[in-house]
Amino acid sequence: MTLDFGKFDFESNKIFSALNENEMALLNAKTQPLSFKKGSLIFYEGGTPTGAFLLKHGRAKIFKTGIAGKEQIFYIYRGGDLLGYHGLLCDELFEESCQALENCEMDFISKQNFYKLLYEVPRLKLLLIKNMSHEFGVLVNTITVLAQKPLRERLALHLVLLQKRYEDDDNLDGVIQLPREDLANIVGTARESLGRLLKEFKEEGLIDVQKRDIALTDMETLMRLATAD
Amino acid sequence: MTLDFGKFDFESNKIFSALNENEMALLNAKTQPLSFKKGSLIFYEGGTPTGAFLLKHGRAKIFKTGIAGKEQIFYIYRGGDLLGYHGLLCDELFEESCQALENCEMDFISKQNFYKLLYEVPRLKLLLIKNMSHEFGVLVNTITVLAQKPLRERLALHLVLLQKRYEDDDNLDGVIQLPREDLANIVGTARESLGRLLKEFKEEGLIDVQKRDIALTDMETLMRLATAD
DNA sequence: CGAATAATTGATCTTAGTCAACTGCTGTGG
DNA sequence: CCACAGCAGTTGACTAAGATCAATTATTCG
Repeated sequence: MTLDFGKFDFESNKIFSALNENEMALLNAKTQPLSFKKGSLIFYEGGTPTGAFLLKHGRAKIFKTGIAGKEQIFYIYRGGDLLGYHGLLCDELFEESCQALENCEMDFISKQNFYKLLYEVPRLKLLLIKNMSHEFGVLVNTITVLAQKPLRERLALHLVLLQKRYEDDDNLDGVIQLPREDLANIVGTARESLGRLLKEFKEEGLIDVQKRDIALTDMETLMRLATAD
Repeated sequence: MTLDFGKFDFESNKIFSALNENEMALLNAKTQPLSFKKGSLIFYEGGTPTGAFLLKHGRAKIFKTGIAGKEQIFYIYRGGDLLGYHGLLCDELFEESCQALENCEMDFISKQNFYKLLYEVPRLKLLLIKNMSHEFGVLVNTITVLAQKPLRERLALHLVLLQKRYEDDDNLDGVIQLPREDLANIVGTARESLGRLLKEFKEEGLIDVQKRDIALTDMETLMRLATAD
């Protein structure tokens, strides 16, 4: 398997970052600020989409509630990402839930305004198309990894990806700060199995663990593990 | 888990079916017929997309080659479906491979002509957006099922879905005709495990097996199994 | 400070994967 | 038309990766 690593390391959902000043002004005229406290639900599977959310600051998880309430997390959003547009654009109920992992600052765009913006900024449609067709490849990759890679390699892969998601001005090293349960639900395993494996990684000098914080100390090996055939 | 069953039972990729006569004429002026014999590759992961394929007749599998060459199959395409447009639209290499399961008749649309068509039929962009945002929900569902459902339930689910994919004029009952290995690679298991489970299903009267052909005989129970929490 | 929540640890169990041998089917060439 | 080579499918025995259960210890937060 030539695991196209680049495909994982994506900066999707920063759809609006390609807009110029004029276009941004058109966008900004249509949004209203919205705050979510850590832990609060931004939208919920089964709910009716009323608009999309532009995440300005903070992190949020997108997930689906599976068997016995166990969450399967697909992505950790951060500043710059657009959230909740899938359900909006296909006129269906939300398929996924989204919850704030930290206090979040958002700009809300109502459905009506979103479509107005698509009309005023036609190339936004192409940006969406490009983003979603890229996203397809990412999800397809996720499925293959989940179906075929053993836990150890999945964990290595996700640690590398998450580090990228956590890198920012307040966290230059990309220290991963997630409850164990969430990390388990990203990797696709049980809390206990994740814990044991984290201990192993620590003992092997691959990571450094401080309570909830995970820092990657041997990127080289982790990358090799993650992309091992 | 409220498994949104409808989400699976989708008729995605029939993107062009919404076009009217005029629009169809514009499309037809841009395509050229192409035949693929059973077993031949239509496109391959890592290859450069040169256009999209409108499948007229026959079935094809879309998959990714994983560890030790094991394929992970995502979808079985059939007549009416559009193939290979993701890589084309995000200007990346193909992330997936596509292979004819039967002799296939296609209409090929070159990249240039595809974009020309998007220009001539602007609402096609919205149709693509709608389709792909729907598809997101489907893939997200697939991931959750794969990560959380036991094999027995996954098999039941995929049998129900595949039956729909196989229903057509030549096969009113939707008898599933796939090599065991392909079926295993859809469900996400090993050939041997699949075989054993098929035998169980047969003994429980859920399915009828004739060589390679699988007919569903107890839809009720299969559905219940597939959507069991 | 103490209750509630999260993480760790150990023991055990289960599912499904792997390995290996065997059977049967298919299609090709003598 | 049959033999046989080459796949595809089946079966059984064994193994291992992870899940689950249960108990304990840390952390967090009101």
